Amino acid sequence: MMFKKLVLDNEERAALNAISTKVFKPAKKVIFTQGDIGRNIYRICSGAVRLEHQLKDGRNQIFAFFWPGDIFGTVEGEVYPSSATTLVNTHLFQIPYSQLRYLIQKYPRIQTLFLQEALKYTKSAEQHLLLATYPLVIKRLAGFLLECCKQKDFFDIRSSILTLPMDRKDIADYLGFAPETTSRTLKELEDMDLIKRLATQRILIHVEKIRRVF
Amino acid sequence: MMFKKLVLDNEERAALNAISTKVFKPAKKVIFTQGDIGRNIYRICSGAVRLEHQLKDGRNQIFAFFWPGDIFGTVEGEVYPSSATTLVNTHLFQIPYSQLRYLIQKYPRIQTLFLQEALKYTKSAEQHLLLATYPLVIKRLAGFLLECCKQKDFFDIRSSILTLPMDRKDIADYLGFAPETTSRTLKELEDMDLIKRLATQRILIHVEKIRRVF
DNA sequence: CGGCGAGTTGATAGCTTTCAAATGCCGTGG
DNA sequence: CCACGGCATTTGAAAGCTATCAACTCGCCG
Repeated sequence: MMFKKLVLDNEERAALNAISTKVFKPAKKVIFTQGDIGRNIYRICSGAVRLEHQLKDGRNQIFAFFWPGDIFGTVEGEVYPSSATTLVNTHLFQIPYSQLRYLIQKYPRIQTLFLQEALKYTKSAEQHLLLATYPLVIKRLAGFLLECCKQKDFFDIRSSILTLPMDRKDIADYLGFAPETTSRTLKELEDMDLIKRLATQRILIHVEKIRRVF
Repeated sequence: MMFKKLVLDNEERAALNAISTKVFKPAKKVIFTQGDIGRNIYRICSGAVRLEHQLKDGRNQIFAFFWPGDIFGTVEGEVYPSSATTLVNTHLFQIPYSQLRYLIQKYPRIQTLFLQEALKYTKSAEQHLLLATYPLVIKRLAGFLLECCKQKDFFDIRSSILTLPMDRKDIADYLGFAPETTSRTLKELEDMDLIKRLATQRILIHVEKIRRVF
């Protein structure tokens, strides 16, 4: 990246903390809705969130899943272009734009921090596109599971067990297929002995085996 | 957007121009290759460029088409993560990262300019994802043509004629289907009287009709 | 005018969606 | 604590789309 990795100093960090509010949202609760005036930006403390866009034809495309540490809630022309919903119980830092804009005037490097976060999101959007356009759904799903395994809060490396925070429809809406296809393809991966469904949300992942196949 | 629209002042603009080189690339020429060390960032003066990513399995996914005014050539960890190729004869401004980094220290707002450009790219990546995941290819292609019609250099509003700078395979690689499907679906749109193929690259577009159908 | 590559068209195979039904899971209320 | 109800998930079968492979046409350039 052309921009040096930015680390805030103590003063900047304290100023940012001063305008942040820690909020708790239970699972499956809307944080903001597409079209709402964008008043806050959020950072995930713990939990997980989905960012989704409703289309006129009824389709619901999930743009991203956000994990601990991720920042979300950017606006376009004053409003949120998509909706954000918690997948599980989630703790968030909530930062009002009104105060953030003010803070940025005093500490310009804070703006760079948020812009860097946007670049990180861009990279993940490209990765998402690659996944969602694989001709075979089994490859999309396999790649998706591998992505999820990067999340330490949800993948236990010792046991290789992934605890999915999203349901089958969420996965389908992210990867661009029907909810039934999620089930069928998970079964196919299980038949290939690449995963084992322990419970609906708990899946044993043979990471290296999957990597070898795809 | 949380960040105010940035406009460079004359001094900043002059400094940027001072390190820019105007270069010409004929059609179908590689500007940089995926994996190359990223030495320059580019801004399109005239023409059009595709950004594509080669996958291990042989698939070639086009991430974006760039048009006059667009900036491209961001790097990840020193190297270009994808390749850029001209579609037609193209004039570019070439800016060396080495000098740009130096310039940014003197004019920090220039960094913000490039970061804003990155945000613009993010938005287009989301739009791309929406297009490429429509269940029906006809809707993908119709949406794609409408997007192309926003480019004043390639769409003549008076005659409603779009001059496509890319070939059928490029469209297929962008929207995630086979090259043959591009042809078949263009024919389908023509049968529906939504477009008329005047020549391979020249297409009469009934913009409003298409909008009504989709 | 000839030749090559891009584009188009046709037929079939393969994959995913859709619609329907069955099963399983979980929270609620008794 | 257990039974019930509702919803998510799974599974099945048929229909619909798109990819693939192959042949053919067209346009451009030498």
